This record gives sequence, C-alpha cells and structure tokens, in this order.
Amino acid sequence: MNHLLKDHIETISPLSDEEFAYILSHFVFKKIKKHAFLVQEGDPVKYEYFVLKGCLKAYVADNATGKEFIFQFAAEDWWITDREAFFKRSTATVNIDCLEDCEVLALTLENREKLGVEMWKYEHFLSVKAYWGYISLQKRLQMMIMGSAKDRYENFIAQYPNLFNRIPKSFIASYLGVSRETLSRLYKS
Amino acid sequence: MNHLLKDHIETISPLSDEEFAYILSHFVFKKIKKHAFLVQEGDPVKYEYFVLKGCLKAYVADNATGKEFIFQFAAEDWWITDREAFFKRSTATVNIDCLEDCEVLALTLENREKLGVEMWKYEHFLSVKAYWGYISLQKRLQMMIMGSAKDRYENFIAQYPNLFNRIPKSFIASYLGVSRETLSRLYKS
DNA sequence: ATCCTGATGTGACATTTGTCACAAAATCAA
DNA sequence: TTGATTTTGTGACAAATGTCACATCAGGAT
Repeated sequence: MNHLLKDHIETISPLSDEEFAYILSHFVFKKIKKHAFLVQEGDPVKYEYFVLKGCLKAYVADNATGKEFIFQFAAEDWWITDREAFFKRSTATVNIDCLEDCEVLALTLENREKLGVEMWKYEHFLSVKAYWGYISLQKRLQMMIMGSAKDRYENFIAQYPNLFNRIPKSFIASYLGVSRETLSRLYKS
Repeated sequence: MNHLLKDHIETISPLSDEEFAYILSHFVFKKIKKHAFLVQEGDPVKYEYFVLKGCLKAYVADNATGKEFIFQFAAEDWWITDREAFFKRSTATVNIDCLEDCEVLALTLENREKLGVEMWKYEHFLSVKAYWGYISLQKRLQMMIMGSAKDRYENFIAQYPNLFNRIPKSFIASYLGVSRETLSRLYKS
C-alpha cells in the first residue's frame, strides 16, 4: 500500500494496511479549483485538510489597513485549516484559498476525536505532530524577530527552495512580513 | 486534593485523586535560586518543567551580535524547557534561567512517554496542550509580523498585566523584539 | 549611610524598511 | 495573436525603529 497520508502518519506511528484503510475511511476526498476558498472568514470550520496535490495559502485580513498577512502555505504533505475555529467549533477568523488546483483529504473534528479514542496510535500521532509543529513555529518566530529581512528571505529559500518559484513573490513577501518591494530588492543582491 | 498541576491537567482531562497522585509520582520537585540556570546551551536536556512558583526566561543567544532573544517567559502554571532538545534527546540550543527564586516539577522524557502509554488521558492531555500551544504561538507570530512596536506592547500588557511589573523592561523589550529604548518611549505616550 | 551595580529615561543621529508612483515584463483568456 | 490583467522592478522619499552616549534612579550588600 502506497499513500501520501500513510507515509506521513508513519513518520510517527507505523501502521498496518488495515489500520491505515480504517483511518482513511474517515476522510473525505475533495478537489478544489484555483482561487476557490477552503475556509472563509466568518464561516464555521468543519474540516482539517491534508494536502495531496496543489498549494494553498492561509491568511488573516486586517480590515483597518486592508492588508493581509499570510501565516502559512501548504503544499503536498501538509495539513491546513483554521486551527482555532476548527478545534473550538467557532467561526473562521482566517481565509484559506487555493493557489493552484488542489486535491485534499478532509477530516471532521468528530472523526479526528473518534480516531484518537479508538486508536492510541492516532492520538499519539496527533500529540507528536502538534509538538513538532510547535517547535518549528517557534523557530519561525525566532527568525522573524531576530533576523533582518534578508535573513528571513535566505532562510525561506533554504527551507522551501521549491516554493519560491511556485508562488507569486507578493505572497512570499507577506509570509516573510516584508513589503513586496523590499523582497524584490533582496534577491538582486 | 488541591494542586496547581492537577488543576492544570484538569483543564483538559479530569482526574481522580488516585490518578493524579500516580501522575505526580513521576515528577521530581526542585528549588532553584534566582539567576541559576535550568537549561544551558550545549547541555543535554533531561527534563520538561512545570512552574509552581517564580518566573523564568528562555532565550537564544546570537553569538555573532552578542544579543539575545527571549522567546518565552514562564511563571506559575506554565511549562518550560528546550522543547526540541528535550524531545530529540539532543543538546540545548537555548538557555533558561530564573528571574526569581523558583520551584518547579521536573519530568523526564521517559516518564512523560510512560504516562502517555499507560493513561490515554495523559496522552490526550499532551495532544491538546500542544495543539493549544500551537494556536497561541501562531497568534503571537501574527502580532509580531503585523503589529507595530506599540501594538505588540499593548498586546503584551493586555495579555500579561502582572508580568509587566515583575520583569525588567529590557527583558520585555527582548520578548517583544524591540530595543529597550523603543519600549521605554512607548509607555510614555 | 554609602557605595556599587543594574535598570531606566532621553537626545541625536543612522539605518532599515515601508509607501507611493510608475514602468516593464509575464501570464492568461478570447 | 492580441489585448487585458497580473506580477515584478525601481526610484524618491517618509516613517519607524535601532544605536550610541550619557544622565538618573533604585535596590542590594557591606
């Protein structure tokens, strides 16, 4: 059995084919077109998404200034949702939309919890995944605070070399917390 | 039974007194004096710490510029460690030291995992705690990137009103990613 | 009390980055 | 192809924040 999600879970919890098939049966497969929204501010957030194909961005809009801050990209092998709204069953404060045509696997909170209760392995997977996520977010925070615009840019290139040529520069600038113009000037020098 | 740690765990997983006593037996109580290090760069990180009393700071030192960035404070009811080194059994890249005389409960990774395996409740607690932590870190990141120095300062005051008069301003400046002087000028206006 | 150290406030100036305006280039749809 | 739209580059200037230097102030140790 060969599946992106299986490989992903097995980086933490090895699974038999039966176990994985059972897990997979709790997900819903979805195709979404470029520019379509997976999550929109104000709506309830029913799902957490695992990306099989394509690329998405998650951002918050500042109504006062009209600007947006992209806090996450998600390409193949990544999870994405409005975590807070999903987990607390509240409504979205973020927007998530597709930068390309996408294929995702969607999991409801009910099924997520069901899997956690039924399989210790899955709860463990969730626990470790969240812990790792925390660690990498902490590193990003550190980079954002300590690093200059140039440091951040170089760090991004090193970490996601493929994304740089896949995503419009203005989005990358937003992700890095610099203006589009500053980013443009950075990769001249 | 009344205990800071019990109350803390019960925000996620309710426990009988026996269950809590069993959990508690895996922790080691420690007292540490002001200015002493709980974790020092280069050393192995044996424990994760739950703070019963006192206040600590965790920071990374930039050897090039000689500056340090404080990425976390921890007072009563908070967890602190070098998460990456603790979890991967590698050596610390961060320093953690006491801003006041402290009392903490220390948990080894072995005992943490043992509790998770033996009690689904505890694994669930870890999972949810990490997820919440991720969410709040994401909010901090957003504030750091989108907000001006003043926004960040006001946000800090609103979130941790008690810490502001408990911690030297230079440390708070470091946590907020601004210079000591800029912070000083902020709370004039 | 008095010294000493660390914490804080403040002015002058440098630096980084943002903002605005517009041109050039690339992409997409008909 | 061709026109329209989006993306990217660049100059001039403004704004925010950092840096350095030094003055004050507060608290702890003797």
